[in-house]
Amino acid sequence: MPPRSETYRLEAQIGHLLRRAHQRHVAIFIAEMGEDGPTPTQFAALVKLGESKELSQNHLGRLTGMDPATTKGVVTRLIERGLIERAQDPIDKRRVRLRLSGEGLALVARLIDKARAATTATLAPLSPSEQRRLISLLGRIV
Amino acid sequence: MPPRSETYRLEAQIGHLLRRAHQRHVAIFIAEMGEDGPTPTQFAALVKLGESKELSQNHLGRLTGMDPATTKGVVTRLIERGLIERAQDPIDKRRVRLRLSGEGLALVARLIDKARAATTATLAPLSPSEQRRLISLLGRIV
DNA sequence: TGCTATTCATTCGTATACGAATGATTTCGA
DNA sequence: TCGAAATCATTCGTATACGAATGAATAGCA
Repeated sequence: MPPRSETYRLEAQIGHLLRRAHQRHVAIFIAEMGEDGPTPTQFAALVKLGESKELSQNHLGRLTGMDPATTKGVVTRLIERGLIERAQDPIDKRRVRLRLSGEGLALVARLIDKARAATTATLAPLSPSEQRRLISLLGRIV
Repeated sequence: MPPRSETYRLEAQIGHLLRRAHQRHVAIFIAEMGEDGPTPTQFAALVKLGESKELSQNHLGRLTGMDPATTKGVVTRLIERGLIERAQDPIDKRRVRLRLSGEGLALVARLIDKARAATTATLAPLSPSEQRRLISLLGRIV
């Protein structure tokens, strides 16, 4: 017999839930960061550059979960805003070296608490132990 | 004192985890559906139309978590593929009535098990009880 | 009834996100 | 060392995703 094709509840599918939860979080994050603040992806890139001082473009993409094509767009916009700087790698001429500008560094420092607030707000419906459990479970399916 | 600005671990932020988990699921879903199969969002629209026989465009968007602008694009592509049909609502002339075509109905029936397989594969790293817990927790933050 | 508020659908602009193809460069193995 | 394989970055095309603005139509209320 065919695997019960009557009981496909979209609302109970992990993909749908991930999509909706992510949508909600992005909305919260954008609201928290305010007018012309960085998007979640842009902020992730800024944070990773802040941790490493200097990264190649593709390496930055790998650290933040962006493919090279996406990374290109995100980096271009951050450069346009003067938050990061690019330079040729003198050793490996294929590479583009990226680093935070002074302005970018200051921005990350200034926004880190707002990013945390976005996390808090997203998880607000759950108790602290449930929050830890959710983060742990999600960490295992990525 | 400022709320510890040293310990922002991107990998432990709910937003980052949701984004990565969603990325992984979409990749699994696309692979499962095969060449020119529907995307997760397209499939969600098809499923909801299959449940309701007929829906207005915005109503479909609300059921599947798409805003009107996104819905427009998704619906346009499904119409181009002959999977759904549109008609004017004779009573409310603002509305567009959407329904599954015969082909769309057959496609949903044929792909429902693949959608389930995508769910299973996405959740594979977790035990059954963990899977239920994750789904329950996600359901509470959407 | 008549007018305001709401709803519906569309369009425009911006921002991820990814596959595929490409050219330049570097790495690596025979 | 030299040629194949891999890596880096870019570009193109497609698909969500959403804010904002718009025009048409309906709903709701005084």
